[in-house]
Amino acid sequence: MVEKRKRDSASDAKPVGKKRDAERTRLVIIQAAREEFAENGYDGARTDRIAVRTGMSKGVLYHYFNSKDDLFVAVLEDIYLELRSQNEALVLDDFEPEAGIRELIAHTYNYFVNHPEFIVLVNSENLMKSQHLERSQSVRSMFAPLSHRLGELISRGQEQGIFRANVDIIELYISIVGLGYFFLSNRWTLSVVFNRDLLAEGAEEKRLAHMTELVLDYLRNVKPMDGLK
Amino acid sequence: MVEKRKRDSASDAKPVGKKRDAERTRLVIIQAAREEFAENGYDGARTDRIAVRTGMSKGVLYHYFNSKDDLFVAVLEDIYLELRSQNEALVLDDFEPEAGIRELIAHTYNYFVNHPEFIVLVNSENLMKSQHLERSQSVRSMFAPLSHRLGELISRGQEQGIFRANVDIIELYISIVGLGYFFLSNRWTLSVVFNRDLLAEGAEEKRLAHMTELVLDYLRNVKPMDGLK
Amino acid sequence: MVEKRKRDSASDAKPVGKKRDAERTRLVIIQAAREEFAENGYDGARTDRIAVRTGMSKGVLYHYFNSKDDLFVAVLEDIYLELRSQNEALVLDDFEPEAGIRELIAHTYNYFVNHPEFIVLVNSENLMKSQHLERSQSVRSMFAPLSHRLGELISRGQEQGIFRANVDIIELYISIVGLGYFFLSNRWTLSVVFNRDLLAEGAEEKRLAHMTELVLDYLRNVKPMDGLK
Amino acid sequence: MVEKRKRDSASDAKPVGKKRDAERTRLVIIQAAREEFAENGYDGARTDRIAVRTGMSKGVLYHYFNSKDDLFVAVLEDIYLELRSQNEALVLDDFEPEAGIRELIAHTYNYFVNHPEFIVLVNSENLMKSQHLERSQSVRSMFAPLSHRLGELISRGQEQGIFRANVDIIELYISIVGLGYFFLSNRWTLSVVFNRDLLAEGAEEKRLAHMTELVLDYLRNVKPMDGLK
DNA sequence: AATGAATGAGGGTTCATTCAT
DNA sequence: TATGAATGAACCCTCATTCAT
Repeated sequence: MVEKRKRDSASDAKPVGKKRDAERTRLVIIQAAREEFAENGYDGARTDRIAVRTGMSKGVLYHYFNSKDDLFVAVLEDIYLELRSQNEALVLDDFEPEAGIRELIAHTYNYFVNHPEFIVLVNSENLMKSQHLERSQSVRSMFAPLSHRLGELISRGQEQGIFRANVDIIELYISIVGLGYFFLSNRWTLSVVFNRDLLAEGAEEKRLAHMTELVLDYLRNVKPMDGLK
Repeated sequence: MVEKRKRDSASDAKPVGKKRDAERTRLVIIQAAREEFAENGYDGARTDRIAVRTGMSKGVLYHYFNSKDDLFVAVLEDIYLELRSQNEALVLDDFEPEAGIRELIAHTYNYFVNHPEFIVLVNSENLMKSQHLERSQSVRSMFAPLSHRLGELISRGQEQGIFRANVDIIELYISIVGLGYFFLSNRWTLSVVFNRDLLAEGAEEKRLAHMTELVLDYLRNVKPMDGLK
Repeated sequence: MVEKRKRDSASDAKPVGKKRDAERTRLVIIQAAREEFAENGYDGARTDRIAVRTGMSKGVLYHYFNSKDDLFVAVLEDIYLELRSQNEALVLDDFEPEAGIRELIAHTYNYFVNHPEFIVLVNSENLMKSQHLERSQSVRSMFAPLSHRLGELISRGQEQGIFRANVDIIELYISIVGLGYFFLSNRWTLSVVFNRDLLAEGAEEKRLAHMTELVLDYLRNVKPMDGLK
Repeated sequence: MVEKRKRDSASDAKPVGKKRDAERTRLVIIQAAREEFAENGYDGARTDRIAVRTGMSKGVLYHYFNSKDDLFVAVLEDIYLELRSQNEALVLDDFEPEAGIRELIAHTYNYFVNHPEFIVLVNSENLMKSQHLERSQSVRSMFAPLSHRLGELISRGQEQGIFRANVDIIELYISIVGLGYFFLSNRWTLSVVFNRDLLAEGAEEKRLAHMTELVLDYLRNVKPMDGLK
């Protein structure tokens, strides 16, 4: 977890005390809340259990955050920030267009695989029609930089004549995300209705391969009249 | 609602009796519960409000269903049954392969557009790792017939040389569903992070067009060596 | 207590069952709440203790009343109604003017003596600047009939030449109430600052005698020029 | 505020030290607590808000006072002391008997008008049956000097033949206080039940005039046989 | 002396469920 | 069969007080 990096520097003057460290406590609470919200959704989460996870008393939650709602906002901001910082670690400029797309798909997918909390948190927020995210300044337009970089990658591919024209970047990005997200989010019901164990070993990798092929075939589909449209 | 059509005909052979009222009451409750669960998710739903929606007392709920959980199972079964009956109304055999795929994509997507409850209900169930659906006999393998028919459609396309080889039917179907489902389910948070109003007029149609192109380009991508694998 | 008269009639058809009697339960709750609020004030009162006093579970309070506030409104309405019904039992017309005033003073004072809850309840409400009473329709102008009757009594005395002119009825009534209310309300601190035990036997009667003399001397103070003003 | 005048003079003999700051901090806390208790009563008051009012941290409160209760005792002592010092500023000896009574009534009443906190504080303490005042040495018998001086005033009036005999000084003083206190304390509920705005401009002065007349008419009521009793 | 983070008992309120009628 | 009063565990949150720093 990102938070764990705190106080790693050996030159830190203060002793590594566990108590009375406000910033550290804030992070401990957000981490505990993330887990609880991720396991149970917003309505299913219990402030009592969040407190237990922190190892502190319940009152502390309200010392740092005013309400369950405010805490949920903080958790959402934290995890979106984390996702963005992971996205920024991916330098698409270094890749050839097709390889760049492969990287982006895999990178995005793997974030969800490694952070299953993200999916539950975001589903919860959509159930509530984004009422918490609306209150957050830090999340609005957060994905603009990434979609810009995706646009540049597509442009390079188009200039090289290997990618099709007429690509709506945001629709494309939603597809890239959705193809993995939906699978990971809905594995349980899908396993029942298709009678195929999508939680089994190998299922995740298989999905990634399929997704990648789907998106690349779409992009590579250069038609003679593309330049004319 | 689909359920309301049941048993309306006056020429029904059976005598009018209590059985029938009981069946009708069951449906009224399921309908009320579907709405409540759809608006609030499982944990956010309130049995009081379900009772109010039925116009009957709360005790009736417990007379017909033993618990909130059992009622949720009934609601899930009901809506999956509804989806299947809609799917069965779609006769893919009548179409040329490509047109058939277009029909299937549009039909599936439109069901979600017209039944937004489905998404919330299914997301809730996935949050709970399918614990209710596991108890249901009627839902298991429910989508086997449809994926079989999709397989036949793909085969026809392959035989005609217009569809690629090596298509995993279930992966493909999950993609067809997921490309629309994810968009419809996550419109609220996506609107925030991309700063684009995905709830605006026209956004739904635009999505369908993109999805259709994506899937068809994948399927049409016939390579010279396809036959050798 | 007034409520206790319920179900006294021998001809009551239904068996005197203790349970499942909504109207009775409402009264039980109001009575319990009156006691709790009277002993502790609004802020000091505990819904838990009210529940214990009713002998029922806490949830019942909220089945009948929506909140502590609403319950307090109901208690205020109930006790003001009780006071008014006691006031209406006092037929001032039957008395000579002076005797009528004596009756009114004693009657009012004795109500407070016998219902010490009234004072705490009303003090609590004044601390909160009447925010609950403002929401009540039944209490507004409740004392208009009584002040009207007091006005008639004064008029009779004035016509007989034994009462002074220029009497503001409401100011007078506030004095009649206040002279007793203040003593009864503030006995504890007054006992300390004057070092006289105002809770001792006989103190209440002594107060009543003093009050009565004070008011009557004021009213009887007929001056030669009263008729000219 | 009265307290602020303390220790302002630069010619103070004692050296400027920590003692003085401590004393000043005590007064700041008492002042803040007085406001908080006055606005919300004892149970409604919050130690957090008192701390905010002082501009200092909550720990300081507990450094100077051991508990909310102890702080309340200090506030009560402070305000009673203030009332007494105001009373002592009133030299009744300078007045003719009737004018002296007028002065006393107006002076007492005006203190309450200008210090509405007093009423809430004292009502709170009576709700708790004087449990805090019992612990205070400084308040016990605090009003003995004043009632002594009132007694002397009455005596002078009796000797001059203008005041009646048989006056219980304490009952009289309670009436003088109560006639104003009750009105000021209960204005909010009285306004509702009489449907007359007692918080309006002019209502306070009207009350004072009525009260004064009431008390003086009682005192002036010299009867022929007064000397014989 | 002063801070403010932390405590924990308990505050008002909610809610799935039961049960007398 | 149907009602809705009653239950009681639990929910989110508050608050006087303590204590490490």
